[in-house]
Amino acid sequence: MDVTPILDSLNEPQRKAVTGPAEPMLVIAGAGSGKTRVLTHRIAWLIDVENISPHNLLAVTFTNKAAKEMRHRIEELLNIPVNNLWIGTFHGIAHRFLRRHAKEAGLEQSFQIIDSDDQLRIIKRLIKSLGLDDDRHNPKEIQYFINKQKDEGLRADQIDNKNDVDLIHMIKLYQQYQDICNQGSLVDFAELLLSTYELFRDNPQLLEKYHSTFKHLLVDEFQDTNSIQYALLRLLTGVKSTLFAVGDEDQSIYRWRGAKVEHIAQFQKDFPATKIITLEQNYRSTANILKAANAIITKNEDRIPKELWTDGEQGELIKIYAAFNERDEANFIVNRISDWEKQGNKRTEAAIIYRSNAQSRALEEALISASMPYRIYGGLRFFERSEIKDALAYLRLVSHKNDDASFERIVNKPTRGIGAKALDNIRKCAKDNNLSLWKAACFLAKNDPTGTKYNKINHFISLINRMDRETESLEIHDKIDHLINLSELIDLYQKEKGERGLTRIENLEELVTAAKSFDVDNEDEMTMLDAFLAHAALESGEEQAGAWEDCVQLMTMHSAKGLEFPLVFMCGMEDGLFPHQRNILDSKTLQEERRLCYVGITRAEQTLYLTFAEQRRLHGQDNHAPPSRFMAEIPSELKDEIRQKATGHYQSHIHQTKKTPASEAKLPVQLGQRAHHKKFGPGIILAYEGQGVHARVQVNFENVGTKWLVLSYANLELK
DNA sequence: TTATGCGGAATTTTT
DNA sequence: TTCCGCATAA
Repeated sequence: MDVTPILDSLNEPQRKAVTGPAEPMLVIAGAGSGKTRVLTHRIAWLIDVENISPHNLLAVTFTNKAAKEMRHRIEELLNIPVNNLWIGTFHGIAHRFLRRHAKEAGLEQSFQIIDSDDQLRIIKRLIKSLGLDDDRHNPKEIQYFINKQKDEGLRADQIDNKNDVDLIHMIKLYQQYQDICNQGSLVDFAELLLSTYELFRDNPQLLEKYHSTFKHLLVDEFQDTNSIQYALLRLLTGVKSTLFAVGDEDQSIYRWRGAKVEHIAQFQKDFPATKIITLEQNYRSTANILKAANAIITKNEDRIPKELWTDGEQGELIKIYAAFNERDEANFIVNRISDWEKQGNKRTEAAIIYRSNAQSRALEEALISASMPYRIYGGLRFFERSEIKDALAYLRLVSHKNDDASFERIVNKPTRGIGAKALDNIRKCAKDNNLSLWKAACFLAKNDPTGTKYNKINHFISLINRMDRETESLEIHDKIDHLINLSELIDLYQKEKGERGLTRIENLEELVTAAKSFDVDNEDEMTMLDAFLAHAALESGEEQAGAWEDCVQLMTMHSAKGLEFPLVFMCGMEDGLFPHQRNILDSKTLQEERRLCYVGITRAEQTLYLTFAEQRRLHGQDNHAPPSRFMAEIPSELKDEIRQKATGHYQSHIHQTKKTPASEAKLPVQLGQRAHHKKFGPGIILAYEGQGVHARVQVNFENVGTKWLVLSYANLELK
């Protein structure tokens, strides 16, 4: 057998991992060290060399994108399609199990999946129906609580209430929320995992069956697993199966949503025979970039030492730019990209990454005024758009009339005179009689003696029934087409002014097209319709279109994970922004910010810019923040601090920073001192803070009110 | 039922 | 600043 294509491109540790025996294996893969490569080649090796049928392999990822990419790369490697390979996201695979064994899992065969938006709506309604004010009962908090419990594998009755009133209350809400979901056969994301876990836990025979099926289980981004995911993996790994995990604790940036790096240690405890392989050779970035990344990440405690290296070039220094404000920062970046283009490079090779989405605004404005095309990652995806969700809600209600979430969503959309009073009655009736909203509505309408009170409701009921009848035998795309017309959603959006309504209608048309091309090998117990609806919920679709154009890439540091670009700008490098204010005080969260910084830096292949602004307008307020502490963690021999072009009163403060011993700096002002500003006029100094060139004063100006000014710019005339 | 205005909050995000 | 939810008015 010729194993060259599988092994040729691998280095020694990679090869060890790929060809390892059937034993538990943990691959600690630094950024850019060929993590995906190891995983795909391992699978190819198992199939091609070890003669394991794809059907006996289970590969789990976190995102659909990763799953797709992996399948693609395996097929490329083996030159054959591997359709029966179990590969998918945790949720996708859990979903598959649940459809196959809905009965054993205690679910209806045609259960529907709700996304976090639907979930939040249900919770909000629950709070309202209980007459609770959401000051003390923040729906988002309750949602977070419920998901957290589920992620920990806990049902409402399994939580220790610690005799804490608030906790008891939360648990009760959890239970009530769950009752609503069960009533309508609705399954949220966390529930997919929890139900699957319980399914296997409570059905040993079934589990046995899968134990003998899955000879090898492989997990990507292992550091991102939460408790229920890890528990599920453990459960699915039988005595004769082996778990192969790839991850990097330094790239764990999702602790805040339940991911636990601790699973890396837990893995070794649970599988004492575990082999560990560390991949440190990096194939992405220049040596300088890696040195900077290493320097930063070593500042984290409790970390297994690991150091990225390359046999490639030293590369350029990391460029640091101190901008006057966020506009200056944006312009600087746009100009650099412009230069980059002039050197014959592509815009799409340049990425601007930032800590929080709000930062994109100033960048966008600068890009627009420079007429430079750009693309923002993240944001609403296709199936998350409200008009799409409306259309799908019709589809769902027509096919699953007890789906309360969908009922609520569209009962009065477009408005058909069903107001709050009528709905309250329906909700009350539903609650009292343990009925779905649909059934309650039917019941009330039927038993309305006068026949007028529930007139509107009757209309709605006949509309849905008519939809059901008329579209019964149609294919999904025709069905959707009819539904959006019958529902008069189209008319609703036509009335919406501006471009917005037009886009919505286009999106609805796009939905019909999407349904037309929808096709799965539907081997599980699902109707085509349910398969489509599940697809819509689990794969929220592509992000914005326009990828075909050569555009600059904008994204948060989180969404940059896994990507790489020749030219990278990390902007907003200011303490408070990055690391984020909320994560500065606690060492755990600060370390996660630092890992995020490590992730950001390691996105860069050749050129890396770190930029910060002395002054930044945030939430309509001017802020001054010191440069990010992370920049100080990069050794100065790796940094090239770019000076600003002199603009009169303006000078290079970075240069000064180095010279001025910060601790010695004394402010040349006194509280209460009078001052005069060229633009703002006369005022009185109220306060001062900071040191050296970052020292700033608060001045109460007679004409323009109180402002904070950085002394080194303000050119204050002191009296 | 819809329009308007106020107050409060405003990381990060996949499924 | 901008977005949201809520209350109030039209």
